[in-house]
Amino acid sequence: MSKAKVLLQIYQKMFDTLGPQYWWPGETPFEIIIGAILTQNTSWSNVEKAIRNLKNTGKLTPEAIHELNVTELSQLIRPSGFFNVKARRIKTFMDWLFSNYGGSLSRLFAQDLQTLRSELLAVKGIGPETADSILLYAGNLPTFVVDTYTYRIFSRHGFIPEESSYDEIKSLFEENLPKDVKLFNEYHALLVNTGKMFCKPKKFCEQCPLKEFL
DNA sequence: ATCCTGAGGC
DNA sequence: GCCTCGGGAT
Repeated sequence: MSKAKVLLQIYQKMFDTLGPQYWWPGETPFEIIIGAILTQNTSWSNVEKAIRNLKNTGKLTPEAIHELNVTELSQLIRPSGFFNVKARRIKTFMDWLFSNYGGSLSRLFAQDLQTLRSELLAVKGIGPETADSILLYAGNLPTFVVDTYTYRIFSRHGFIPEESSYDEIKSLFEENLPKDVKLFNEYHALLVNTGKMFCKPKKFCEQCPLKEFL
């Protein structure tokens, strides 16, 4: 069977079992960008507290965060963990956004996808997963997000080698699926939820919607 | 005690 | 390739 067909079957099975995921859980593109950095190796419930702090103090705008110093910002995002590094990463991103795009997200996302992706990866603190999350969920651009769950689910099922790189896994999806923003959005969200509930470090294959693909 | 929608530095 | 960053939930 073709890779394209298997990928769509896996998608369909997860969707039928788990339903639409309504991602990203953020109200604005800017909130999604901040969330993408805050959630690095961190559970979303803790990110929500940090975002709540920013909202409550009126700091969840490009201008407001640009004016905060790193120490003030780190205290607001404290509940998300790694708050010192993340405060620096957010500030570095904001400095870059203002010097290259005048602080405008619409100008940012008007940029060509591949150009913008390599620009984002050059910003210190923005790695491949964060870059792709920003592009897909804040920018509505057709790039596939790969994460720990994607790797774990597909390597456990023997669909990809253990030593697969981020870009190799990303290519598997992008070369075998239509470049559809809505599909990429839902597919990654479903993989995350499947990973959280079933494909954990400790396996729960019996209840997993993808057990028939083992 | 383990894990959480990673990335940079060495 | 290994270490660090880290509070919060379970």
